[in-house]
Amino acid sequence: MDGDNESEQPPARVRNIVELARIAGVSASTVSRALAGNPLIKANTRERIQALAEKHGFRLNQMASKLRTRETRAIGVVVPLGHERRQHISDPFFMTMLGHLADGLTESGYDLMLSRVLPDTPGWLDDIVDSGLLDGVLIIGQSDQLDAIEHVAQRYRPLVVWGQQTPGYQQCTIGSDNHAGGRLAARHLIASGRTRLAFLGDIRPPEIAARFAGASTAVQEAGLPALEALPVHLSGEQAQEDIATRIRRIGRTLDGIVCASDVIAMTALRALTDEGLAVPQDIAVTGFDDLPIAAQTVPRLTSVRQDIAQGAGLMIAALAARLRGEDSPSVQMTPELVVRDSA
Amino acid sequence: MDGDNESEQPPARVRNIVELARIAGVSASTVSRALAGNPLIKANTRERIQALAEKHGFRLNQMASKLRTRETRAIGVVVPLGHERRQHISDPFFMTMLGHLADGLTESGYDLMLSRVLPDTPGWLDDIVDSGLLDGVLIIGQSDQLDAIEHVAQRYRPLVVWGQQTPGYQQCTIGSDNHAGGRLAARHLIASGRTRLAFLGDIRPPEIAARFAGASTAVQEAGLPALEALPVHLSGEQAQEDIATRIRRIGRTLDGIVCASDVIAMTALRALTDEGLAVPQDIAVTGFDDLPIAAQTVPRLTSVRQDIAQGAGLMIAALAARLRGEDSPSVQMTPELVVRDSA
DNA sequence: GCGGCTCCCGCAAACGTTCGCACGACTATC
DNA sequence: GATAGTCGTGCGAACGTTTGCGGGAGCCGC
Repeated sequence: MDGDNESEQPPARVRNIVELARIAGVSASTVSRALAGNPLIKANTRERIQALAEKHGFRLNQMASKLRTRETRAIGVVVPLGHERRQHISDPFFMTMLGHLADGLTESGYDLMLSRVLPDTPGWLDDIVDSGLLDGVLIIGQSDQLDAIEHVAQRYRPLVVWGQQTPGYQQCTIGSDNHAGGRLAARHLIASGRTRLAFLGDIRPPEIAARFAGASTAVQEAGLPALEALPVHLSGEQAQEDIATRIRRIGRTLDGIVCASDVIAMTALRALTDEGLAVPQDIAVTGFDDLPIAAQTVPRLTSVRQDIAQGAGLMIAALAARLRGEDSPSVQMTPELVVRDSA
Repeated sequence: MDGDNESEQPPARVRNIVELARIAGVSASTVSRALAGNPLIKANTRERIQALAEKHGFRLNQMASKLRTRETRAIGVVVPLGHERRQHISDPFFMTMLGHLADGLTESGYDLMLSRVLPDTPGWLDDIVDSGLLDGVLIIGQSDQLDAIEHVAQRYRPLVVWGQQTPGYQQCTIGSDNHAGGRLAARHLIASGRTRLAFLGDIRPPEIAARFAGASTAVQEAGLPALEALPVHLSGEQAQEDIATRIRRIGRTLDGIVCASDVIAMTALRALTDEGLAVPQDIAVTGFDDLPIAAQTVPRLTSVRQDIAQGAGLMIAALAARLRGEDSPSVQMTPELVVRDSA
């Protein structure tokens, strides 16, 4: 460790267990057990071998180890980009979720394998779950792949999905009650006297569809004309363009916008300002997600809060249960409206 | 595929190549070659076996395959959280970078293994590169681990780092010219008549240190009093608190702030507004990174642009070269000041 | 001095692939 | 009809671990 020249010329790196066994004058099995801390091996040989491994910079080949034990200790996190043909994972919500999942999985001693996948081949999810590389899979967002996911979920247990729970589907889904969230947002706008509302966002993903449905319900309950959905891309430069165009075209005919996400809301805020419309005086805007940036915008965004950290925790817990062979039910988290300045 | 009851009762799933070989009435080697599309196998047996595999839902076990071929086709992406003890990857910059890396790696047919690591054990990086799971490693941000990284880089070639190139260090570093960027920002403030400047951000990571140094240079060149660095956390709720406190305490004594990142700048914007200070009239603010949100804030953020997509591309290209055994030099990208409304 | 016990350790068979080599069958050549 | 050449397939040894089982060495008690 602190020798003078033994650290100058480090000993040849050892590549496998048998080499180290030869050096230690024992068998490969003994080395394997020693490194695993197996108490079958006498304490001092064990330490001697561990020291030797350290000295030669030896580390077990995980690939071989995992093959042998049939346990990979790795979880796949997949983001299907079905409805978003832009080849990019950019939505801050997904990214934040990913961050939390990374935290939680690392803590539980799992590696995280990230798959951004354009689901155009039929067996895309089978390719992932049957790769032999993963103990389980987490899917962030159902995109337009509800059925494809369901098909695999029928036979592959350690699969947990972030998204919208849908009647008739068995997949273990963790997510907010998007319908309630959408309703919450719209009711808030209506309660403050807004009557000419619109919904901004692509309603193809089930999560968003539910938000839209919730908002529509509120609008209907208030006896207002049916809510219109204005599809825009979820993110990217394209989205900015879309949103700006929408706002320019019909912004002045509205007095309230329910946005499908905070990112869309932020962009809308910007576009409205450019158009000379004051928020919330001329038009009120609500977001969805309550990302940290929602509190930083000017004006601050009123948003439907999804507790991402909790969501990530629930996903990991559900997956852990399934890995233990237990069954874990879907969970719908109750969203909460955070009222700030934009509505 | 479209048969009536053959899809009702799907054939038993085949778990390995020898089972499929028995069904096909051939040897395991033939199956292996057939699935690999090896032309050595007669065309119609090849197709017959492929069809059989499809029918039984068989997929090669990647773990075994990778062990045998000693090629993993997986790249590790690691985010060291040395200076940020908050156990979370939240910085949008990192996240965006990660998204682009995911895109690029997927395109090149590589899997991405994400490691968020708290580097408190000495061999943390060795554990990763010697795991036998990865063909190469990308590090996003040097944190306070410059030396640890360097030590591994000396012996492990397929390693590319996003960060600040530092004299005397051999690691292949891709990054912006942070010094130039910091200088650019400060000069812009000075050119618009600002004289009482400060730098907002934790200057321990080398990237940030260079930005600070660049800004200091500009300040010095203008003959102004030495620039002070106000350390704050990079992100999270802690950061908001930090920044608000800083602003409250000394905001009124300043007329320009060079921020270490856009996120910090956004939060500063918010805090300044709360304090009743007008941006840019009372005080000018510059960001760094030019994330998409920089264009969405009110007022729009003047920021030093880093082309993240290009950066990700360069990292992947450099890694690819190293995987081919070629040598790839470090690259410093020239940053560009994007002037908007905040300064 | 012999049986039985405990304590360590080694042997060898897996895990599921890939690939060099050898080998059988079949056509073409003289 | 024997020989060379081609084509397609099978045999078996790797890749680097883990682990059930068996067995040798040492100790104890009778």
